[in-house]
Amino acid sequence: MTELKAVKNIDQIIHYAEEHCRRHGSRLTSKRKRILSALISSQKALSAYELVDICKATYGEAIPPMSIYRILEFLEGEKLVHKLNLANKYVACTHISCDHKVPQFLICGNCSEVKEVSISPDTIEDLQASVRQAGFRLNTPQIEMNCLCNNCSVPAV
Amino acid sequence: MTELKAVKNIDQIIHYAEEHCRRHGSRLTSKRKRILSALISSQKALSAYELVDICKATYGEAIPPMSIYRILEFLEGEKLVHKLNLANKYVACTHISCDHKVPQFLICGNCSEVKEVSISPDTIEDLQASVRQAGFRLNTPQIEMNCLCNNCSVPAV
DNA sequence: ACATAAAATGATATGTTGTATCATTTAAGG
DNA sequence: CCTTAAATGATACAACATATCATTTTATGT
Repeated sequence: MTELKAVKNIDQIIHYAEEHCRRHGSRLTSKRKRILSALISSQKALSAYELVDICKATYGEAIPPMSIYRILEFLEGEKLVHKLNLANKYVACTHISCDHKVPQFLICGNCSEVKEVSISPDTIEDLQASVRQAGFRLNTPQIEMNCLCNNCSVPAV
Repeated sequence: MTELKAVKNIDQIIHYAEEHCRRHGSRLTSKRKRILSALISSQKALSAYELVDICKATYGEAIPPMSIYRILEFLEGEKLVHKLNLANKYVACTHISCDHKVPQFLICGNCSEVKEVSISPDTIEDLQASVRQAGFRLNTPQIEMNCLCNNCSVPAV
């Protein structure tokens, strides 16, 4: 079940993202595109500083952390990436072109592999009801669970 | 519904915690007790550095951050406090004397107020099933949701 | 009671993550 | 082009976290 993301899809996703931004009157600049590509290509969630390193290694370009954070903030605003608050890392939205309601992420606490899963609407509704009942309301309507992935849960002995 | 924690319960809870540690062959030292008390008394989740400040302010005692982290780690191990990974803060376990399965926390992203709620076992089971199905397993079996509390969701205009 | 070992805590340094602020560059529109 | 706004760079620093070694405290056997 090790599903490699089909790399040929990246251009397609990027193209969608450009369209998406154009419609919103925002600009998907070359640096923003690079960060987004890096996230799409990555099998795991990446921190801002990891993206700094990747940019340097892959493009030989030194983008300062501040810029990375700003770019991530932009991409998040455009709903092209998700910030995982559990890990303080970022992932490209896996279904970048569809509307989401309450995305659910399983995050490997060891290697940062991420799976975006779908929980039944009923379950989601239960959770939201609990929140409302407590007088709270969801801020980032997103559920993150601290897990261990297949590989990491059976440590090499 | 602003429920102040009955302060008279603190001694009782501390007493339980001491018993608990004795049974485990571990020691609830005076500093550990202080940190635990501070967390029990607090209405909101506290960061390690906030606890440093509280110790200084309340007891005039300068406990270095390193020690606070160690103490928190100890208390977490004894299941007397929970670490909220969403906020990188800590709360005393609200039902310190009962067994928990999968605790669920609503965390106000603005003021760190925390509510520990109970979601129906069915819902929890659904979530866990999703995790298993994805080939992951829960690491910290705990659900945290990024919320806004009653106060903070209606910002003072 | 004392010596010894183990556990807890202190002290210091440093790594990591995130943000504030002001300067500079780049793109958009008249 | 020229002007203005948006994007990015550069620098400094705040907040969070851990590594490491020294010191103190506690438990235990004799």
